[in-house]
Amino acid sequence: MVSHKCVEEFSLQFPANARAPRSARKRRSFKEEEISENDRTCAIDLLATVAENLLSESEGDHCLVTQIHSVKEEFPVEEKPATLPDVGPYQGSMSPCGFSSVINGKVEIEAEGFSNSGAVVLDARPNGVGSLGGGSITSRTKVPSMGAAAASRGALDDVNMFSRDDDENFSGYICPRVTKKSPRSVPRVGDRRIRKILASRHWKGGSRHSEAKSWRSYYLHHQRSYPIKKRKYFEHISDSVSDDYRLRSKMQRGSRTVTTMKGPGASFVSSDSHVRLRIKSFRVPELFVEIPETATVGSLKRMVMEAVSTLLSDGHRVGLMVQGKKVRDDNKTLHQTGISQDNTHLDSLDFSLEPSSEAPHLLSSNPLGHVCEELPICHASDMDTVFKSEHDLALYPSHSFDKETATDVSKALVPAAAALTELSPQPPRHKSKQQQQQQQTAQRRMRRPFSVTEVEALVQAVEKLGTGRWRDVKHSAFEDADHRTYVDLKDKWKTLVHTAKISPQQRRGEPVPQELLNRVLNAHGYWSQQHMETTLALPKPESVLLL
DNA sequence: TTTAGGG
DNA sequence: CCCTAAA
Repeated sequence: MVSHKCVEEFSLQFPANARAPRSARKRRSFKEEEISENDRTCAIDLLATVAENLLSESEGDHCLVTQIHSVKEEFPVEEKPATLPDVGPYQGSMSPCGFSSVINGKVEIEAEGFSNSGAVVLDARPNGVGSLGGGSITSRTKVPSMGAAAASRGALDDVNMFSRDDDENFSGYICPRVTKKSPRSVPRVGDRRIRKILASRHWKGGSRHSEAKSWRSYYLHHQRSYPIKKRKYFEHISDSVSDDYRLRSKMQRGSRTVTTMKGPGASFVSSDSHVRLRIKSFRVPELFVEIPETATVGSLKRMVMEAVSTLLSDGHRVGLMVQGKKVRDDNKTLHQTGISQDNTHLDSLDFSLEPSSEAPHLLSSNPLGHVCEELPICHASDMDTVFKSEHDLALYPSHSFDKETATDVSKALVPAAAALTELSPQPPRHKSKQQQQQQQTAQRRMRRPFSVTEVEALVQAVEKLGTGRWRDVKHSAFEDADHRTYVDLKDKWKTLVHTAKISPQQRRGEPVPQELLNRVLNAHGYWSQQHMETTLALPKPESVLLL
């Protein structure tokens, strides 16, 4: 039989092509992924050691990869955080609006249902791998209970939310990711950052030899190069800490006021209950900055500022969860959502920073906290390019770098710059629906060439699953690569098949090993055949059954 | 939402 | 990568 021959050629067992019903395609359960606390701790210690080594290693390099866990700024309790102290020369010159205006602007724009001015506080822990505490951050939050859009930004009906410093451990505000079924309550913080440190090391190793290649492929390459078992551990870590920067707020009993509202033709009185939220802080995901040792401190600060600004303006939004359930309907009132002063479960209210679109978050850290398919790293050279083009500033000596990368980065950052402009508070103009749609449709995703390792993973998955189950391929091999949709995988396979058929001279981009291309061809042939047989052979047995 | 294909 | 018809 042909198929049998194919199996032999592949030297791997193709599964029976029976496709399980979708209901049967269950996800891996938590128990499968569970790792004992001991193991985890050991591994974390191990990773911490690696992280330390990394620090000492970096001294010999031309470029320092500075991991900025986050940046912490504290706002005075009594003052409105109108400005941030000491943002350096960056403020006002590099960006259309200052940092604080980014925050405020962002918040005000989102004031539709939830105002949160000045509550974005970043928490800085440069290298403290183990320290989880000290997260007490003072912030002031306004949460109008209802009709926030109508409430002016002043402080009409807003309830001033304030928090006090206390000694609560920061980890207490971290709740497990809920998308994976039952939420675990084991708080973990350090492992995620350690993972990233590890990752940065790998990335660095790659860049040393080839500056021209994009860091994306490097990280992926190295990460995927781990043996399966270790990789699984990575995945587990990523699962458990994916919402590192999720925060939990506690609601306190608020004052009850009676408001008279007048409508056209009708008036009514509603008892307008207020709820009080106390938001400890927003943790901003980690940022990575690569900068030459010869760069000035000021330029470093500027890059950090840019990274933070971009993070906050490139499409992140505030997510809300009530008792583990995501609240998606922004039009619901708090009361309808269950956020009322009478609610007895007010402690299970979670906010999170999450990406609101496919907008590239180049300078930000992985917002979903999945396995870092990519580690956004802020290259000095890239920044240079952007600033040159956007602001005609030449603060850095020119760097030579991969043309394609530079282009992509520019493309990626320009929208961010535009976003900054939009957040500028002076003219409170609103985007028309047309403008919004234009922006949405005009958004083209950043180009992300598949690395060899990704191709390898894709080939392997297709060999196993076939060419018609891209959703399964995605989930089996690219579960954590959020930027790879199943359509992307399908498209890549298409081009791979094409690539395999043309002569090596005609191929472009990072060369795919011939061995892989052969497998592509083989698998393509096998599954094509399989398709033919199933489409032709299926009707027969059925007709037999009917007879 | 997922597949399948053309653009 | 995007867009979309079709399932």
